Amino acid sequence: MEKRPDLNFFLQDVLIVAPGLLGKTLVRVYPYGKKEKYIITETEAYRGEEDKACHASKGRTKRTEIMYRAGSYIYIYLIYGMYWMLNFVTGPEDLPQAVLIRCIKGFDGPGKLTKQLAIDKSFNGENLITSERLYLSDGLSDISFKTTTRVGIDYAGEDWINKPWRFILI
DNA sequence: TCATTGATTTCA
DNA sequence: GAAATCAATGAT
Repeated sequence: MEKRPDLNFFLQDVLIVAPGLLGKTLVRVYPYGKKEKYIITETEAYRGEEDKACHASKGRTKRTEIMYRAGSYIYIYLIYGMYWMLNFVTGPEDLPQAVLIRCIKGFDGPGKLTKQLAIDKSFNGENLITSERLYLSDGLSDISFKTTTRVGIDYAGEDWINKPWRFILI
């Protein structure tokens, strides 16, 4: 029996959850019952209103409201009018944090993985603890990873561009 | 290096 | 209302 991480895992700080997701299994259950599993290989952390690269840095809006909720929610948004991004909300309520799932094993890139998993806006607001079609389970027990800077946030300013908040499974 | 693409946000 | 913005990808 697969074991999902419990709520307390997602209530931790995003800088703990983001690397903690590496090597875990992302489970996608399709409407016709087919189940596919993927190992998470790369994540990025977005942390609080102070983080200029975080969507919530401009305050609470209709779009970012979900990041202010407590952990374990799924946050989906569209970028460049073409690609859905998959994020997991972390941390306590009223502290906007989220982990961007950048890569899964076999699909190298956040736009590609959501296309492969047929993830779209309808997943926004679902909960990883209770969802029947997209959730996490235990994966690799012994992993190592490296950190580097985040991608595609040139607008955020040097202090934030240089944060080593991108985590890559080795 | 450039075109694509549309939801969200900002400015009026 | 209209205009600018954008956590990416694939073709050139």
